[in-house]
Amino acid sequence: MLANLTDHIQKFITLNEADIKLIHSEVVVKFVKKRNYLLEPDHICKEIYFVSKGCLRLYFLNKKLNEQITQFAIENWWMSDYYSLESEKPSSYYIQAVENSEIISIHKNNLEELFEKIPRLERYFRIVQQRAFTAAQKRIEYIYNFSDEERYRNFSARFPDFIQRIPQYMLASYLGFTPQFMSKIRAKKA
Amino acid sequence: MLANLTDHIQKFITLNEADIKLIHSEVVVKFVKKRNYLLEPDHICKEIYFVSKGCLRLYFLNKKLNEQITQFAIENWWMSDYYSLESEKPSSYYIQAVENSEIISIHKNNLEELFEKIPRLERYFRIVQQRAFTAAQKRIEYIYNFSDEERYRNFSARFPDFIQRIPQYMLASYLGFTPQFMSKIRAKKA
DNA sequence: TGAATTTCTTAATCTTGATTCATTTTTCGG
DNA sequence: CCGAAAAATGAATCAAGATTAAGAAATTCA
Repeated sequence: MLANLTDHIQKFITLNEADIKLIHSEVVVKFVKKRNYLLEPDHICKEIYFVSKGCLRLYFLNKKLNEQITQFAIENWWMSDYYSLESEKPSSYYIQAVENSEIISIHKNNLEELFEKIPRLERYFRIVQQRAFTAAQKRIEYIYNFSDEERYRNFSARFPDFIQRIPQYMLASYLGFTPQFMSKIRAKKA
Repeated sequence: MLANLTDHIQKFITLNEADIKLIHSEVVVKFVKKRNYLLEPDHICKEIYFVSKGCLRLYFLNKKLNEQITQFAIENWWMSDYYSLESEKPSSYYIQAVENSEIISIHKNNLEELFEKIPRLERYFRIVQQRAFTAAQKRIEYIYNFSDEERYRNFSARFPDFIQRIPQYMLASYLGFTPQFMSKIRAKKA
């Protein structure tokens, strides 16, 4: 649903009918099946993705060839490899659907066109990026200030609904420890 | 020097003479002595800070009442507690000068005024935030993908000049380990 | 310059979470 | 609904880095 996107934008800036039409004309809706990819390593990332429904994860293969998840995106979150997008260098990430998802995709060029025609959109994305940055900082803080076990319990308490949606090993990866350790913690709790 | 700020902005957007005048009229230069604070916990953060010269650090006191540094800012970097700034809730951070510094400060209200008068500034800050977010993500990646020792060696190799500028215990704090462990690593190297 | 404070180092012990490997449980496509 | 693949669990051993407690070196500034 394209309205999900423009509704979200309108939480931050006002859009008139023409703006909305324009935005809808510059984006593409993609239905992505679980386990399918929107981005793979060695490709240049050309689009940014808005999750209208479903869930995406961003990960890379670490030295031991394990998947290391660095972000999830659920409804109303954006996901992209902004570094690859800006620099036009090949990405080293995977962006994969964790669930069957409805994704609103904006091509780099279309986004620039939108910025030209609706300069207020810069404000929307400025705020979105600012919040993303704040969230990332907060996460670094958690990593340094809490043990793995504390972070797991914290996360479970704060996002009980989200942990229902993803396999445990993905949460372990996101939180930076092994599935085995996670089992240990969970066993303890009971 | 106010020009440091407008020069930096002009790396991303073009400004005319009037814009530059206007920006200069809405900002304040602060000379902050080493160890002095721009922000302390329980205060609401009202300003964003651009480092024209010197170095700032952002930190909080963790459970064990140790200082946990989450960011540094050197020349041409911005620093603020964006969460407190946006929400108008009390901060839990310190922003402190690591060296005698020349800081260009913009009050929240003046920034909004600037956004109204120079909408293109939204673009500048959108890009700045996007890069800050990307850097934060990269940092999370490093934390999860490298051991403390590897991160230290990495950092030393990439920013040899910066580590000259700060006490070692601050780097240890930023990298998330103890000064003792850092000594151990350094001794090994020799 | 010299006393006080800050910063850095060393070493012994302890803890958290990784690794390895095997087994069990769950999920999912045909 | 069944078999294969994916996901979760369990236990034993191991390693990275924390903690504690001194003491040494370097800064600072009166």
